[in-house]
Amino acid sequence: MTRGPDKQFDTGVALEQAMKVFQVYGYEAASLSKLQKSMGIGKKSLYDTFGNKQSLFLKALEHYAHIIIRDMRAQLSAAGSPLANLKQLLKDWHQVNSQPKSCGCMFGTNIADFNTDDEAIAKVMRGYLQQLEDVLTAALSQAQAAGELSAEANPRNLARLLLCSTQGMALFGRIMDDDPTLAGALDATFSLLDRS
Amino acid sequence: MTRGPDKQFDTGVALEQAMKVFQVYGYEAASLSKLQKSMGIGKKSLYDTFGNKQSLFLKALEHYAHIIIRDMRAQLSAAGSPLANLKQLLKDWHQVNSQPKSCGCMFGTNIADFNTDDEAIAKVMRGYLQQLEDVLTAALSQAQAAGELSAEANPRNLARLLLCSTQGMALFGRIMDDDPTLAGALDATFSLLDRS
DNA sequence: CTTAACTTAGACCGATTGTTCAATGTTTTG
DNA sequence: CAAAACATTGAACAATCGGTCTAAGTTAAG
Repeated sequence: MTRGPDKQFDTGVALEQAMKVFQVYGYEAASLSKLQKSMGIGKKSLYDTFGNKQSLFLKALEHYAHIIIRDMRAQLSAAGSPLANLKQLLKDWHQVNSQPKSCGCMFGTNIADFNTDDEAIAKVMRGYLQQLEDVLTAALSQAQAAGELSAEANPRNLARLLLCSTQGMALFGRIMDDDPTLAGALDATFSLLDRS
Repeated sequence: MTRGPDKQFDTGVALEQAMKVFQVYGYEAASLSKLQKSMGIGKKSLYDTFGNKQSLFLKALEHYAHIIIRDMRAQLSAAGSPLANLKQLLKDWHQVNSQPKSCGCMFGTNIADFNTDDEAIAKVMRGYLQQLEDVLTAALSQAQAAGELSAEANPRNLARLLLCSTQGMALFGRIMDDDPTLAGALDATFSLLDRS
C-alpha cells in the first residue's frame, strides 16, 4: 500500500519534456538547469525519480524509441497499399523535419554527441536503429509481396538506405527550413521506390 | 619585415589537430583542455592565434570543408567513367566510416551539436553542404551526359539523396563497426545508380 | 493532534568550463 | 651586449557543470 503522498508532478510529462530538451540540444548541451526548468521540477526530485543525467537520458531515449517505432508500425500497417503507406511515412517525416523549428531525430542528434568509444550508449542506440531497420524492411517486403516492388528488389538493403537518408534529412532539417535539398531528396527517394 | 621569432608550432598542424578533436567529440564536448592537449600548444597561444573557441571551430570547419571538397572534385574528375568515379567515392566513404575508430563527418557531427537557432553557424554550414550538393550534381550530370544515367534521371535530386544518405552513413559509423547496415545501404545506393 | 513517510525547493560541493593575464623565456635588431 | 618585440607557460578568473544534502513542507495513518 502507498505510504506517503504521490509525486506533485506527472512523471510522464516530465520525461516527455526531458526528451525534447535532449532532442533539441543534444546530450552535452542539455544542462541540468535546462532540463529541470523544462521539466518543471527541482533537482532532488529529478535525481530521486530518474537517477543521474545519463540514466535520465536513457529513459528519455527509450520513451522516444517507443513512440516513434509504435507510430511507424501503426502507419505502415494501415489498410491499403503497403508502398503508399511507406511513402506517406516518408512524406510526413520530410514535412516534420523541414519545419522552421525542427530539431532533428533524437537518435541522430545524440549519436553525434556521445563519444565514439562509449560502448554502453552505442549498444542501446544500435538496438533501436535495428528495430527501425526491421520495421522498414517488413514494410518493403509486404510491398514486394503485393507486387508493388519487383522481385529483384532487396527489401532489407533498401530499408538500410532509407534509414541512412532519413537520418540525413533529419540532421539537415536542424539548419535548413523548407529547403529544396530536403524536398529533392524525398523526390529522389520516391522515384527510387517507384523503380524498385 | 618580421620583428620577432616565428611561432614555435606549426599553425597548420595545430589546426588539423583541432579539426580532429571537433570531429570526434563535437563542439560542446570538445573542451579547451582536450583541444590544447591535442594541438600541443598553450592557452595563450591558442587564443592569440585562433581567437576564441567558436572562431577556432569555424577555422577548423573551413579547413575540413576545403579538404573534403577538393578531394571530392579530384576524385570525381578523374579519367574514365564519371559514374565509376562516383561509385568509387561512395565506396571509399563507406570504407572510411565503417572502420572501428571512425568518428563520422565533421559537418554532420557538429550540425547535431549546435543549437538550432544559432543562425551564424547554420549559415556557414548550409554553404558548405550546398557545395557538396553542387559537386555531386555535376558528377551525376556528367554521368548522364556520358549515357551512364538515363535521360529521365534528375541529377540534382539524386545528389540531394546521396548527400542525405552519406551523412546518415557517417553518423551511424560512429556507433557501428563494419556493420551490415552500412554495407547494405551502399549496396542499395549502387543498384539505385545502376537503374537511374 | 502527533507522528512517520514522503515530498519539495534550493543552498552547497568540488570539478571543469571558456577566457584572461601576469611572469618568464626566446629571438631578432641595433 | 642591450633592448625591444615577440612567444611561451601556467596561474587565476567568474561562471557553470553534474551531483549531494539539508531544511522545510505536505500528506496519510493512528
